[in-house]
Amino acid sequence: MMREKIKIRKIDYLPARQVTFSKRRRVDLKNAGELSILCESEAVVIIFSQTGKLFDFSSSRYGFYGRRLEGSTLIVESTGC
Amino acid sequence: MMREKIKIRKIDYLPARQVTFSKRRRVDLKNAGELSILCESEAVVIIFSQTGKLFDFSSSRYGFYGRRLEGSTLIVESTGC
DNA sequence: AACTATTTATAAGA
DNA sequence: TTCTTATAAATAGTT
Repeated sequence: MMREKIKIRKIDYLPARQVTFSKRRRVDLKNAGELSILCESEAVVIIFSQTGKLFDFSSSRYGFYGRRLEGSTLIVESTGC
Repeated sequence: MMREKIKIRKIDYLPARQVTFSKRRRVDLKNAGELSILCESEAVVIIFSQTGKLFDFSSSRYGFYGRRLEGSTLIVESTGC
């Protein structure tokens, strides 16, 4: 049960790395959503797993309104700036 | 001192909203960096404040290698997918 | 997936 | 903006 704080370096053991990826990813996407609501700001989070799977969150109140892939280029459409 | 847990809704009082934005934004960008290192994954976080100021983080080990604005379109270049 | 001790984040105040 | 502090949330390791 959290016997020690970890160092921020690659988790070598694959199963542990996958579990951490799943847990932290979920929280990170949630927090981006909370930030955008609490502060009426715009946030996009884009995460690729090692296997290339895409996970993302995008607020869309007025700032970001779309994202798409064009080949290996990710296009994030925005009015926020 | 955190007298109550808040509801996830817009913080009406501007100074409090700005403080929360500053605090959470910082943590969110940090966590994205930690995720990318711990799990050897790629992460991009893009946040616009209400005033249009851009804050972002991008891992760049091999997945994402650049981002730029073309007018109001944010281009995120990636090999991660 | 659940548990839990510990760390980290956080809201409010200063 | 930074610090403080009590409380809430996240989390690493285990089961």
